[in-house]
Amino acid sequence: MKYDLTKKPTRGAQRTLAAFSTTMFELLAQKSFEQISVNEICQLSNFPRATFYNYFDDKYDLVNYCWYTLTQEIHLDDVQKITPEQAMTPKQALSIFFDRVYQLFTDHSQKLTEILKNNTLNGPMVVNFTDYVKLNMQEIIHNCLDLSMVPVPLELIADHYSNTVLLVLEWAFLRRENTTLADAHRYLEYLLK
Amino acid sequence: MKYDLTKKPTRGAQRTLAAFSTTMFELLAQKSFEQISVNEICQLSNFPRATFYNYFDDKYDLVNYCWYTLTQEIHLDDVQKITPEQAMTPKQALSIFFDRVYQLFTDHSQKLTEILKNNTLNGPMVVNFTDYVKLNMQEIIHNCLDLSMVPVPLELIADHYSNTVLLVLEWAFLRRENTTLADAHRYLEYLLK
DNA sequence: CCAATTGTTGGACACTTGTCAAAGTTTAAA
DNA sequence: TTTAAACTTTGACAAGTGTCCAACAATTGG
Repeated sequence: MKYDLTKKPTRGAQRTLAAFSTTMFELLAQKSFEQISVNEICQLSNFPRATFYNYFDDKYDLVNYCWYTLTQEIHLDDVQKITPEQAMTPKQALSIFFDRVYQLFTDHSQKLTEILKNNTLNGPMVVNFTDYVKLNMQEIIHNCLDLSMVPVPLELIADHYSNTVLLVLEWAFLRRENTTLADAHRYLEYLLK
Repeated sequence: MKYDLTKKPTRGAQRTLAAFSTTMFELLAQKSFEQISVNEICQLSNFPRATFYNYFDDKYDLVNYCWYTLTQEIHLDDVQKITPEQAMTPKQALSIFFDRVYQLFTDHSQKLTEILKNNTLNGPMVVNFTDYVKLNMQEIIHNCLDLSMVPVPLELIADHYSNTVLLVLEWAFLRRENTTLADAHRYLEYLLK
């Protein structure tokens, strides 16, 4: 990402960022990510290509920013803050985390299902999103897993747990539309052992 | 893939396929997959671009073929054939499968470590490889999992198991070079519950 | 309200990608 | 060894990518 998201953006920058990301969402509802070109995004957004490249490295970077704006809605940091005092097990913490993301998906379900009509989940489009979610989960796990008594490296477990949560999310929300939250929790319970 | 791998290739086709795939392996040892262009592959292979596109859709397709040639060495089909008679548990079958892939990695360790100097595992380069391995595992799991007594969809379990095997493989072989096979088996045992 | 800073624009650049058709070459089977 | 079928080559094509720069506009602090 060329643009620094830590500093607060000017009005113009906000307009530009918003324009590009809403155009991306519109295009994703129409065609696959691979078929979308930077030229097209710029035409529809009424910005020149040079401006696009002022903000983003490429279209992957933009879609990544799109997921970022979505995930800003769920406050993942909270899960970690609660942890130390209440001495949660990883399973409990991940369950809270799971519910947050599940809620996010529910809130944006029509947008997301439109996107999924034209896009598979395997492509590079969602890689950054899953990486982002995974990173958050791994921090949570590190914070509440007691490192004793486990015959397996901590990071390996963190990877395994976060893979599992992501799998159930994908399954429950994107591959089986009629999976209830209760079902999803049962699956998670079973798979996390 | 443009070229039909089921029919037996002509001498010329074999030469061409081999030239492109060895060039790809050479280039992967020098730079990252993203930095490699089809032009470059063709120059080093002494073939025109049009020939490349006679055989492959793009460079992803070629690297996919490269993994395919490697995996031809381990006979994954065997694992499945043994199954019905001996009534294996998924864990046992996956353990055999794991050993085969582990062996494959050991056989090609210097080639693979060279590639990993320049390439991360997260990129789209290995996605096709992992998908391929995953597909094989899912067949194995379907063949030897008794569908009763499990409160979770079969495909979900298949996904979860194959994710786990891949994670331990990646961990044991590519992220911790000094993990023994015994360690790896212990991790697998623990994570598969 | 006016300058100084900061951001935006348009066009040009060298480069890559994937496709095509016509000409040329190799192959396998008779 | 010949020949029809199959494959490879060539060069050109339209389109996309990411970078750069000089001209231009917008913002905000003084």
